[in-house]
Amino acid sequence: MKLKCDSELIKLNEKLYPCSTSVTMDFIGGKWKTVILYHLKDGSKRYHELRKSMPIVTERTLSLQLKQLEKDKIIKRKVYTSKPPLKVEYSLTEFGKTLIPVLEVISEWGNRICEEKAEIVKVSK
Amino acid sequence: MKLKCDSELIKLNEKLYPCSTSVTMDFIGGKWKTVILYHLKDGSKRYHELRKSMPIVTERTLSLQLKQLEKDKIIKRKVYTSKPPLKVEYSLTEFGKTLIPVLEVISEWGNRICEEKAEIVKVSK
DNA sequence: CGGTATCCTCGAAGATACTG
DNA sequence: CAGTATCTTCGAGGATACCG
Repeated sequence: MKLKCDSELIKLNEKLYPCSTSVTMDFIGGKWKTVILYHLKDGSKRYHELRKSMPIVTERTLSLQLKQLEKDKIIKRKVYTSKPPLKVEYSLTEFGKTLIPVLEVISEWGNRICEEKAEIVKVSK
Repeated sequence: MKLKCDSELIKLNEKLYPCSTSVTMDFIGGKWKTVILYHLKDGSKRYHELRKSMPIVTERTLSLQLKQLEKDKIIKRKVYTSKPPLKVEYSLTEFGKTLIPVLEVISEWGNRICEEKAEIVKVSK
């Protein structure tokens, strides 16, 4: 899959992309997807665990992003109970696991920037 | 730089991030930045060359993204002429070059998806 | 417990025309 | 040639309340 000419585009699932990087970014881009995936990369997590790991996301947004990732077959959702209180676990699919090296590299680059200039703060919420 | 507790956030340049991946994504996220950077990774390019490599971006958006990348010190802009017609070249800074491995991995993952399911189309514009 | 529903804000990105 | 100006659209994400 190599674009040979400037007037060529990649077509995947009825969408057009100018470059293979944008295909990846369509799967993991946005404000929260890499964060969710990063938290799932070492094993499955329950909804509320994810919630606690991401103190500044809203429930609605987390829910929407999870659904999107599920639709893209990157994560899977498993329900363990039939009546409330529910137990739901999210984990990476085999396909989703192919993203781990990508997530690692993204995280490491961010870490290097942070080592020099960032500080850690607490959220009161 | 390691978050030890769920109520901790990273603070960098007056912005808050929940995770080191989101720091990186703030630098290279959005619809066009990785595409621009990918085209610059093998050397400098003139404005119009970039333009031609990205047939579906608008001038305005390309211009805004270039400015943002320049502000973040990821790319540099060099002007070679003082009067029109102008000659301007964009290239990665040393800092920007540290992103190359990240871009490669992102591009390779996208490529693997494309190999299986994507096709190449031509834009008429 | 694990979400949805509803409404809203705000900024990224597009369309088009124009300029030093 | 390399942009900027102006106006507009659109959808991601947020706030809040409620539900099975």
